[in-house]
Amino acid sequence: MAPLNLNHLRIFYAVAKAQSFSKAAEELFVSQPSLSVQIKRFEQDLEVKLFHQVGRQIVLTDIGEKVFLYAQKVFSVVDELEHHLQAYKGLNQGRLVVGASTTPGTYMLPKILGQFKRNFPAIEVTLEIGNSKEIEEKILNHQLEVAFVGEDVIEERLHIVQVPELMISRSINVIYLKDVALSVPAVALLDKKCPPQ
Amino acid sequence: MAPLNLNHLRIFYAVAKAQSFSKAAEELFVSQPSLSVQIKRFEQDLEVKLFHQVGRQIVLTDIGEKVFLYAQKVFSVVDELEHHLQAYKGLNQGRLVVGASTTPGTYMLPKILGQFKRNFPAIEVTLEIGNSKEIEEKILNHQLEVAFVGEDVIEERLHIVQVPELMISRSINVIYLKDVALSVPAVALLDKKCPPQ
DNA sequence: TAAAAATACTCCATAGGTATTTTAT
DNA sequence: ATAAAATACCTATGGAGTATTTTTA
Repeated sequence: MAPLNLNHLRIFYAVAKAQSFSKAAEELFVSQPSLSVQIKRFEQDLEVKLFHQVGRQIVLTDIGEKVFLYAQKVFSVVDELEHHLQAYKGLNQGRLVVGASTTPGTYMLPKILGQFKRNFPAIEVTLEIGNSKEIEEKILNHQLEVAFVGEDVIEERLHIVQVPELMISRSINVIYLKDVALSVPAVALLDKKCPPQ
Repeated sequence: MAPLNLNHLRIFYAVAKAQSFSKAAEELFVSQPSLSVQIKRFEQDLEVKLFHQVGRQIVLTDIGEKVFLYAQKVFSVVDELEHHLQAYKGLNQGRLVVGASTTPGTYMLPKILGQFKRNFPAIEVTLEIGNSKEIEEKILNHQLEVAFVGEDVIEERLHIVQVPELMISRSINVIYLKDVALSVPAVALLDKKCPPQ
């Protein structure tokens, strides 16, 4: 028995649901002979008869019914996977400008952003380095969205998130404005770096 | 995004598990370049990067991990389907000789055996017709395994099963020996015709 | 006789192979 | 220098198309 061919299963499913090769052919935008041939090949691959012809009618065999039920299960998992991929690709676009003070900018960000770029290769990432005061100012002025700073930050208008697993010597903080919604790329970055506090 | 290709998913899964193209190639009995090309095509089809190279090491991306987990789910359903098909094909071989007295042999068996042959096309079916007494004798002498008779049967050594949904005028009984295990084809026939009593 | 499916053929895309080059330890 | 992956190129098969025949209601 040949390993299951997902295209055959899709074709089989369409034909079984339409109870007709011609109708299924229209729905799948392929020719009727193509379906005839593919179903025949599918039956040969599985070494099993899936349909019987009652005159002009097409009826599933018992085992055909079983395959039909399993097809639904397979498609539900496959659809879930495809939706997941689509959602991921929705994330993987746009640009991200990250600020950092010297220490994290030198020792942490290259690694973090390297990993980020591998996971989201289509997001355009840039890193802006300055001293902690400058960076904090730029965040408050909406010139930067997120930043990694070494100094302790005491500023009401900022979210301050510790990044424990990446600490080198002192504590490193990720900061971003409280009253502004984060961009999708920024969320993707923080999602990885900042476990839900 | 191209629709999911199950072969690509299988190849991807093997490479991810082996963490190596060459090793996966050996396991799948294909060449290493073939896997390289197929994985690349898979990534193009999904519009997503699944692996990144850390030097000579192959590591799954985040989305690659997700696809890997879904692949397991998909394969578990597909395997179940394939096992089901194998089990069915185990049934669909051998020969079946059915006895019948005149009335059921004329009016019921052609329909029943027709359906049976469609569901189990590889089982060689033959029908032997005689009067009820002869048929019963042949069952008791192990010359027939199962039979459909119209008369009421009173015989200790026989299982007697009514077939309600197919009654025409009088009650029809399916009979077979109590002390002999039924052949696989006979079980397949009775399974369909005789709801568990 | 008018539909639906099967068959025959042709064509192209894809999967696979071998040989070779590139890359990284 | 060596082992692994990528690339280049070739071949064969499978899937799709059109044209046509067969089947059955």
